[in-house]
Amino acid sequence: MMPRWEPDGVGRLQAAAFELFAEQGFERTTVAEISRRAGLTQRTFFNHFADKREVLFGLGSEFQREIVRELVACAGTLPPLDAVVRALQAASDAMFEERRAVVKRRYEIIAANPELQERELRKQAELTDAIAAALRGRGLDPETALLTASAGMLVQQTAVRRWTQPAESRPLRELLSDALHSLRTIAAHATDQWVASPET
Amino acid sequence: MMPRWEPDGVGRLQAAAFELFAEQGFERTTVAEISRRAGLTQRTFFNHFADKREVLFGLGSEFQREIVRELVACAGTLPPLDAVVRALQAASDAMFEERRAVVKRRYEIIAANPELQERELRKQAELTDAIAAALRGRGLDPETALLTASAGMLVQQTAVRRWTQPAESRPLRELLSDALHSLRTIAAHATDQWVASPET
DNA sequence: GACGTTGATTGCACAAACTGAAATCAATGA
DNA sequence: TCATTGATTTCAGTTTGTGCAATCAACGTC
Repeated sequence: MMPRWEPDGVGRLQAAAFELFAEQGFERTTVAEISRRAGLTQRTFFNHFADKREVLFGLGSEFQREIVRELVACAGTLPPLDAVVRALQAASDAMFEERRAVVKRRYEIIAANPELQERELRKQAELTDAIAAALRGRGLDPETALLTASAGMLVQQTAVRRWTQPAESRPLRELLSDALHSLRTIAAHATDQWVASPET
Repeated sequence: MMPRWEPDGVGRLQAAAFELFAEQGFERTTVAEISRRAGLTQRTFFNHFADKREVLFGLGSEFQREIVRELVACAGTLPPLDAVVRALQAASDAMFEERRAVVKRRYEIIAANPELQERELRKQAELTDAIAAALRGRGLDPETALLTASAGMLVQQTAVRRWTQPAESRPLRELLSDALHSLRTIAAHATDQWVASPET
């Protein structure tokens, strides 16, 4: 019946941390403070999160599962990079599109602190690896898989950057298409001869 | 004449840290230990480096200056991405090519520790921004500049990854050309129609 | 040659991030 | 009834990182 503790300790810690980081910044917030607001102890915080940064990155693994799911579900006839961007579009529709405000505030928190930016970059790298693994599962060689996954994530970052800007109001799905188009244009802009190694 | 202290404290700290990280790993090495081996104190370590990770990233800023220098020096007629890869080739020739062994050991140390990987990613992001700034200086709009710089860094990472593998013996310059070619192939592999947004 | 300034280094005291180990105690189920 | 489970707590400890004042050889100036 009556549980021994208030439910959802993890959620309370995440919410408390989000509020405090937004109010007074990441550095000026201590783990003790977060835990106190959530009605828990510092030690409990570290039972749930490996470190102070990690509390902001709960959605990451969900997004990763979603993308990989979409990617393996997607028809194998599509060129790899298109398949990746398709999966990103589907996952973004499912998880980002309706939460623009929250996602944006979260990015502002991260943008305001170098440590958090580092962690964000690491999460993106892990996601890149997961996508590359899925592509290898489709038969791509490891090199191409990783390069394709990286290019896909580059498209994702470009699109999300615009999506979180005040002036922008178009759906993330469209911005992903645009970013892919931009990357293609930049990559195709010249022939290889300019950078060929001299007399190999 | 006789200096008050042994010369090059920074260099001694870097060397001591490099050795200890290689011997026993990053986590199992304390700052006190590094400082002791360098004949200095912990406090002095933190006078020179903002944190424990930073001691491994001294060359980063040099490489950044070198690339930007090459980039602004390079003829403005070249397509942006080609100019970036050209600059990377020049900088790599000047700073990496003859130190393969050291660079490789350094990457092994970084690969063995998540915290160091995060810092490495941050340095790459900073380098990306510096390249983008140089491209804006050439008249590119900010969006394209950042995307081009990111694509260039993707080429760089792909090339360096191969360069540090045991089987590989070709010069980094060539691997950069190859990686650029791979990226172009992947990007060009299909038309945009597949990912166009449905009935906007 | 006296003398003030500079600057790399140090000692000390301290906040905050993390960790390992043992203890608590409602809930659960056999 | 009773052993087990598991989220939470307490506590003691290590390590990272910082602020501040002090040291003292070297250096330039008068």
